[in-house]
Amino acid sequence: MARSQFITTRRIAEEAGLSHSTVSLVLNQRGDELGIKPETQNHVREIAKRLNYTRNPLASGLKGGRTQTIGVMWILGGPHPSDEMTHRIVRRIQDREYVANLADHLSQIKDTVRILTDFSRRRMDAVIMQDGDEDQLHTPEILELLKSFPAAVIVSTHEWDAPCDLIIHDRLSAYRQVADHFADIGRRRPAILLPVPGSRAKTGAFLDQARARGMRVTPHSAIDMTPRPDQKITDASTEALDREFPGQFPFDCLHCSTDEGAVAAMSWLRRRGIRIPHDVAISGFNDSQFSDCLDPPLASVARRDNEVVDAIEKLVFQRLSSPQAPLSRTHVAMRFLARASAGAVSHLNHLLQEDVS
Amino acid sequence: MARSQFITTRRIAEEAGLSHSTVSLVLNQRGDELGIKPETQNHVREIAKRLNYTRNPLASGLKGGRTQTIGVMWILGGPHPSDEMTHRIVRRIQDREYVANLADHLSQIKDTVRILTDFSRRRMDAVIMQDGDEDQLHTPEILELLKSFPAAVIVSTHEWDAPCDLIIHDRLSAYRQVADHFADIGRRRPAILLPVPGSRAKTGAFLDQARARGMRVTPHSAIDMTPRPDQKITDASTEALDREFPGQFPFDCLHCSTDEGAVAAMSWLRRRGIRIPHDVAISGFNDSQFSDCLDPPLASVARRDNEVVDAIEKLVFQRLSSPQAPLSRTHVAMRFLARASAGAVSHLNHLLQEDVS
DNA sequence: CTGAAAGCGCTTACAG
DNA sequence: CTGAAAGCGCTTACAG
Repeated sequence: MARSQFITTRRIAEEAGLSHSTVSLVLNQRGDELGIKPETQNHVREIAKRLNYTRNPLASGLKGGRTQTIGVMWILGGPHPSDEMTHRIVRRIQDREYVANLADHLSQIKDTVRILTDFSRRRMDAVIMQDGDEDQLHTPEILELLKSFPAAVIVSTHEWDAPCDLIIHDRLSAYRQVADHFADIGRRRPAILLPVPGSRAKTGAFLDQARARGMRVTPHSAIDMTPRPDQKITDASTEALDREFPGQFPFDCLHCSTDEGAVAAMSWLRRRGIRIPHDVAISGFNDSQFSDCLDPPLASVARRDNEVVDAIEKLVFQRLSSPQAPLSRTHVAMRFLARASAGAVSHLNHLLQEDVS
Repeated sequence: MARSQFITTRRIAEEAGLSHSTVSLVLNQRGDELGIKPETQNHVREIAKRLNYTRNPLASGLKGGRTQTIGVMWILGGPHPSDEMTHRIVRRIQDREYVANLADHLSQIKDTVRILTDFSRRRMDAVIMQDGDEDQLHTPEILELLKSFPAAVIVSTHEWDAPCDLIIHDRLSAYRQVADHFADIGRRRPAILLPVPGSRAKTGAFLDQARARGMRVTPHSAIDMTPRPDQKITDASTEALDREFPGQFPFDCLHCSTDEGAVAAMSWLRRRGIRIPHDVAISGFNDSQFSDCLDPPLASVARRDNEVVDAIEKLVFQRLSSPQAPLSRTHVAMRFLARASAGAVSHLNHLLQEDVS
């Protein structure tokens, strides 16, 4: 198939005996507004359907119309659930007959600006962006750029005054829930394993809550496992534990910011003859598929990504059809799932279990 | 920032005192061919750089030029390594200052045609497609569409006469390696756990090799764990084992088409007092991060996705710069990694380990 | 109620 | 060696 013979408005206009501008107007739902006869409108739509017309997004965008294109800016190369998230978003976009542009961002804020500028210039109809804990997006330049899109949705870890629709995907309350759980079952010496730089909020949420519950927090409670480039989370975690604890492991509970980190920690502890959860209670994060098949089953945190994806889809397409609607705020909180690795199973768990996706 | 004031060729032409067509020619590297004075060319390029010019992809595409856009058609929603794969591809595309369009496909061949048509009409510079075992892409319509792109790369499980560059990402030889390994350590009763419909090739590779090595293959050796929509692989695997083996588990080795399935199987066997690998040797697939932290460490298959991504990038951009070069074929074979869950560690393993990404 | 015209920002023959 | 002109397929005032 040569790339040329797609159906154009001009072609429809010929068939209908009208001008191509009338066809364009009708096809953009502006017929009623301009008082074009219903028969004429129907005739045009009928021909368009019969010839299988779809608007050329390049031409439409160039002239200021819609491009049926949505940009998704996400942190690619995070842990698996984040990978899956982008795919779910892409499929929703595709189901609506839009095309999804995926881009990695937030690794360098310079890139974010460059990509967003490019997306704007490509006249994407909407942009969906992931925001981190560090308020990287709160620059005048980015906020201004965001306004250039007919629709924009930010998925953030916390609430702020974004000039667009905002979904707050809260993870910090889950960090507090884990600390509460460890306190509830009588643990006193908490630790948390995560990439410390860039995780101030998470570390704080967990350790502050632990402290509030009377646990003994020490400077060693935050264990840094920042991976080197291309290093696996599991290897980085094992390395960190080897480095920090050549002798004794001085904690009785350990929360890890990923299930992969938790698996590595469990394996590391086991090799030292430490029993889980008897000696050390463990929790992971993200409720990975493999978590409840481990021995013991790994406690974790359910992200509720499905709810987030539902909200994204709803907000984007509502905004595209009602540009003037007031900005919206949607909250989705992640939830701790107690399992055997974290000691006694919380009585809350089966209550929560139900609405976990 | 309003969407209007991007730099145009006209703007550069004004600064340079030339016509915008001359500017366009120079910027598209056609200056030498048309004998435009080197000084003029340099002047134009200098201004373009100073004003931070980038070509409007919408306008360029509409007129038949490049759009700096690459479509990626992949099976989204597969197991994790597949998720990660798309992200790696996207990042390579982004590093080259192209934009990546991601689409799910192969679930329905109708969608594949629709998406490919849309990508063609959007005048994407290249398309990168995943192909399955079932030759779904071998229709005249799709082959014809593929030719409409300046560059196209197919990543297939097997070699065929695709009218574009082809990467053969072979998994079947790894299935045979697993069977060989089980035979080498003296196992006689093999089973394989996977979604049987649509896995004829995999099942055949494993069981035929097992048979060739004198193992006792039975009709029950292929255990079907096809997940229901939205069902997790782990749950589907557990369910399948419950359903097929209410009594005894009559095998002494089990290969699973994913690590998630293997984890579920290990957990299921353990609950029945079956020892791994003593009673049943187990292997998974994809060499997931968590695999070698399990107890016992899970044998698996390394996909060598890095090599595939390298090949994709190389082929796409070579093709874009040399449209006339002969079609290429690149082979990347996945490799079995013996670990404790699969019984005695193969002497081959540390040889293989090295070039595993 | 509908059509003729301009123009989005490029690319590409065609003139000179 | 360079410019004037046409046109990709739309959208959108503007006329009538």
